[in-house]
Amino acid sequence: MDTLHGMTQPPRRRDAAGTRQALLAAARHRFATNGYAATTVRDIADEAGVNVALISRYFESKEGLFEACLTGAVDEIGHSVAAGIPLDDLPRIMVEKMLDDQAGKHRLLLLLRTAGDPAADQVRRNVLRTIAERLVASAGLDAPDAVLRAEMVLATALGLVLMRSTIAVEPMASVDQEDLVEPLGDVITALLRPSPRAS
Amino acid sequence: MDTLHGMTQPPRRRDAAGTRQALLAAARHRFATNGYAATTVRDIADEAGVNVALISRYFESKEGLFEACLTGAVDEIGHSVAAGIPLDDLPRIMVEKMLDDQAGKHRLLLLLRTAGDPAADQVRRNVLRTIAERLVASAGLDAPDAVLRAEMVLATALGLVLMRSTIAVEPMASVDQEDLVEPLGDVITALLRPSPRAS
DNA sequence: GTGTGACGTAAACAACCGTTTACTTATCCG
DNA sequence: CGGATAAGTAAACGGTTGTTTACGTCACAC
Repeated sequence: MDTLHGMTQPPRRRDAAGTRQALLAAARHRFATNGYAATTVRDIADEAGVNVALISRYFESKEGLFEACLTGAVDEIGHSVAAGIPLDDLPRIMVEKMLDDQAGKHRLLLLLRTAGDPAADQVRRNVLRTIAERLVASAGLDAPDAVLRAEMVLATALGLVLMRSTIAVEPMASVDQEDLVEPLGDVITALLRPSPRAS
Repeated sequence: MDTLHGMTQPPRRRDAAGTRQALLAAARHRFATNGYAATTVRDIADEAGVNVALISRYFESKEGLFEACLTGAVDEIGHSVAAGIPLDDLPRIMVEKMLDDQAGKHRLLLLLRTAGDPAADQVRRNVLRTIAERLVASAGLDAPDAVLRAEMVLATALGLVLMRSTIAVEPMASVDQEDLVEPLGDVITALLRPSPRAS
């Protein structure tokens, strides 16, 4: 990645696939951090170090570029969240996937960004529903509200990323990610442990 | 299409305070549901049934109108979330405040909308921090990570509103709000109960 | 070498943005 | 009344948006 931000670069070789990836990376970053409407195609092109017209050429439109970002993120999320993870390992894995690198954070944030496209909204709903059902399977639950509870785990994760990055409220934003594992584990246990609620 | 929401009304009297409120209501609705950048001043003016120029007159600018919406929401949140609420009553109160009426939902969503204004971001951080500290006081906690855990409760609440309204993932979106009380109570208990974690 | 097609760019495009100006009209006090 | 002032509006402003067009220029087969 020789052409990121304002860094001066060797005169740029011609490589369609490469610039396509550069545009995708820049768009993921901008869309995730600033949202769809607040991001201009010139912002993305500048960050990728290429001309604006290439967005229309490679992705047809700004909305096409956004959809490419979203489906890419959805694929990566789908691959990294496998079924059959032991419940005890879940909190640490979630914290690592969501907060370890920038990419994981941006993937999650992209799920919250909307471009007004109904198709994109459906993609969003599907991936969250699918992940929730995998969590239910991993926990071995069969209660009628199991999926609802799994989605509440995801709600906690989404809110966590938001408060840590976008909103940046203290102490949540600056605390070591290790300190998030235990409380998140408590939440997961409370929501997904097979029979925690007596009557 | 005389005034609010298209509802026909008496031909609109001249009332500065009234139109100011109409603009505020329309702006809260649009900003909360569509975000700051995706909302145009003409959208807001049309929904309020007044002319665009009045936004600049009464609130100086689009950003001024947004700040007025945000501080208004922050005030109402601050008033409705008192300190000293019994931990057992908290989940039901939170569900009612956040999901009962549209207004509560919009107040929460406004906290997630950003206009690029640093002052607004600070307001956001302050109110979340303050609410978290009130939760700690209500729970009677003094653990070093108490505020962090309280903020995680708020993260769950924010994620819940997002998944129920903006993302609208099933079954979270369509389930009766009563069914959210018990799982939310489990989360609050797991995070805020004075001594749940042995050593 | 050379030309041919893909890659990249600069400039222009119409449409829309937030904001301002110039103007009309209702309301109220004397 | 009647005119002064506040409330509201229509239209235009410069700037920015996403997109397209027209034009260089590098790379590679021959």
